[in-house]
Amino acid sequence: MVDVLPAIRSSRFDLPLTYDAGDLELSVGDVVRVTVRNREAVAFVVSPVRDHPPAGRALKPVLERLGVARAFDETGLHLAHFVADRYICTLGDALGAVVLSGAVPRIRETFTLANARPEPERYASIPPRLIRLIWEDFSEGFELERLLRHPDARRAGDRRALLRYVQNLVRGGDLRRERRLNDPRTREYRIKTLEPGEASMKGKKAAALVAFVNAQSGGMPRADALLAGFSSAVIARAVKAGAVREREIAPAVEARAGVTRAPLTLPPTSEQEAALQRIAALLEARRFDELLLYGVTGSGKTYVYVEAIKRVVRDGGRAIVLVPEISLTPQTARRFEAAFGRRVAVLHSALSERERFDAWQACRRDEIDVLVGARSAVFAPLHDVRLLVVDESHETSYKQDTGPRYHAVAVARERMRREDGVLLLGSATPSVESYAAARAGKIGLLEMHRRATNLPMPAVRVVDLGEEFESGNRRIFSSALVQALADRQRRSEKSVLFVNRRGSAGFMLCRRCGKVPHCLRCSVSLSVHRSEGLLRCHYCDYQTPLPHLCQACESDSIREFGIGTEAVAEEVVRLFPTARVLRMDSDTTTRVGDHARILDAFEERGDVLVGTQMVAKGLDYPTVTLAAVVAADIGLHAPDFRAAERSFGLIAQVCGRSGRASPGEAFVQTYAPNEPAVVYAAAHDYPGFALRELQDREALGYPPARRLVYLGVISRNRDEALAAARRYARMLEKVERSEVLGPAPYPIARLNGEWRFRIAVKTAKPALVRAAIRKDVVPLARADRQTRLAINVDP
DNA sequence: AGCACGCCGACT
DNA sequence: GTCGGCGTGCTC
Repeated sequence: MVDVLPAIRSSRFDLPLTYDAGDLELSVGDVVRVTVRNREAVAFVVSPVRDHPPAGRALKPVLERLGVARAFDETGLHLAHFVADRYICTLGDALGAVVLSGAVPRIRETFTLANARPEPERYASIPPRLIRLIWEDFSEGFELERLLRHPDARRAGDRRALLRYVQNLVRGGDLRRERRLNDPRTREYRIKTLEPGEASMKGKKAAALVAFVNAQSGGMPRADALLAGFSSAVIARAVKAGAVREREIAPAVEARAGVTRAPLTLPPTSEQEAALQRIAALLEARRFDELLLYGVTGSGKTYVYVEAIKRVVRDGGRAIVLVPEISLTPQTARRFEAAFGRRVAVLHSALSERERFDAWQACRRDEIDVLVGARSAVFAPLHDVRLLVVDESHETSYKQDTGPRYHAVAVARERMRREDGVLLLGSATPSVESYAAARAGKIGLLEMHRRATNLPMPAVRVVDLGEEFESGNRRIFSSALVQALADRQRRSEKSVLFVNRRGSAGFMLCRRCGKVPHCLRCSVSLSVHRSEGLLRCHYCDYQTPLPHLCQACESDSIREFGIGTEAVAEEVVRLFPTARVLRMDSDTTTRVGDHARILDAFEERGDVLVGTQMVAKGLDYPTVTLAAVVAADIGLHAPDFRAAERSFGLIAQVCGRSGRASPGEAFVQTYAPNEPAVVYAAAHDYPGFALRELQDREALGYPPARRLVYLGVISRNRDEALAAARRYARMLEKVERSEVLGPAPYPIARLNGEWRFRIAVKTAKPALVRAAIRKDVVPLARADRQTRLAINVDP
């Protein structure tokens, strides 16, 4: 007898089903084939033995154990249970985060002709052209999706209708339905590598690619070239011309040895030594412990990680390093590859599903000692993990924002608790929650205040834009910043300009009637993208041409308001026509590798880099001596209790980009020069900021003083959503030591045509709130097909 | 999720 | 009458 869970992600189905295992030896995570409701389904074993069969029911047998690797191990299942419990979701949803989708075989449904073409009269409701289409163009059989994509089929009806027509043909005996498992067993796994070729090629891109490939000894994975910013088109062209050779090899002989650049080796600072000793002592104890490594930008945290991991590996243990996706650059990867060679696996976004799966398999087979990856690497099937490092642990990207809204740090903590390991959180601007825990002595605190290069932090100048405006300067840059930029131009030094908004501007506003163009489906203003001549919604990507007349009053006095990366870049070019300006935001970095490519271009031949959040991260170029926050106010006033913390972090990070190798300078332009986030960031005083922010949070009952749960109710129908939200709010009011706020509209009240209301619960008893939601709210919400629930625990 | 079931209104 | 729209309930 086994309990299995159908391999579907559903928030409405959460029932482990019991089957008769027969003679099969099954263990947790095995993938099996079963029949559910007379249909075949793929399912995961979640509990291999069960003493008592469910009452009054004959068990169906497990049909087969599929010959694929286990989808998860005991650790993975434990963490899935943890996620389901803590974040209030179904086990299926939680497993969706744990299991790699490439590891699960899918059932494919195909239809084949069973008879000669039927007379159209037999199926009065089916358009005759559809029958003709199937028997002529799809006579060799088809998958439903393929039929649905055919334009003629689309003309015959929408998805629902077509589904019904096909079903009718099956019932009438004219089509045969077959369910087949696409079995990964039949595919042999090979990876593509690139090697230097003989032919030469003209063209800048191609030359760069050839140089990149030549720099590696032996072959290099093709994925590495993609990650470095070479498009598959460039690679294909170079292969065709013979400038590089492409080979397919089995992963066991994958060439990983090629390390291009030896990492910077400085003697460790006394602070680094001290941190390492503390970590070593905790590792020695072999029990759960948590440490915050607070080290200013440039203090050499990565060195500490690498040395601590070396120690773990030497003692026979393993380690996981979580990094924000954005900083998973080839440089990061190289740093660890240089230290651990083939025993390290790096899970980055350029890997295919299959390559990811292979890395997991390598973990499972104990071929890997160190795994470096983004958020989901915390679930990897690595054994005996004694150290789990979370780099830039304050990053919001560790919190998954869809599906099960888990926080990778919370999962990492649970994992280390279970495995008696050490959790090491590193940051230059820790979350105030973890800093508070460290100050209170609940977790250890390691501090590194000096940069590894021993250079001072850059002098930060706060520019009051209000004053600037008074004195008649209405341009984007203050005169002081223009002066500083001019200095860099003269000295051929590099500058980084941070703007918290992409596109060319904020929004458009009619100066006559005050009308601002809004997205039709989301309650946000549309953003101006001048170079494309478009207004775009930054949430659903709705696009419309830039208007010349106001839609409301038809006057021509509509103008752009606010600034974005595009406008800032244009202004730099206007001021310094010879400056080589690069722009980096989600408009310019759409493909994998764009990020790294722009950074490389900036390092080689750029003067000014203009960008959004991305420029604040993963950028470590010694030649930058000027960093500026162009408008600190955007974000400072966001309707979110973490707005100040985020602003502080961004300002501090931007300033930290400057003066890594030679003394630098930083600017913060703002209308609010007295905001604590600005004042403390300019003074490089994180502890001062954190203590003040903690007082504010304490006063208002925000984390860490109290815990927070958001309960969102979403529906196409505004009244339904609001009514349901009110019902749920009343239910939660009964929970002791908790305060229910709302329902109130989300900061973005309407998204993709759906209305969204939110209840916020501040609580001293999060377990009681979770229990109440699970017991009272979730069953109601599951029954209600009109509305959707979006639960966010510890947002 | 995905599907059968069953109830109700609109057409051959 | 039957077809197909949609709400409801269930899956070992």
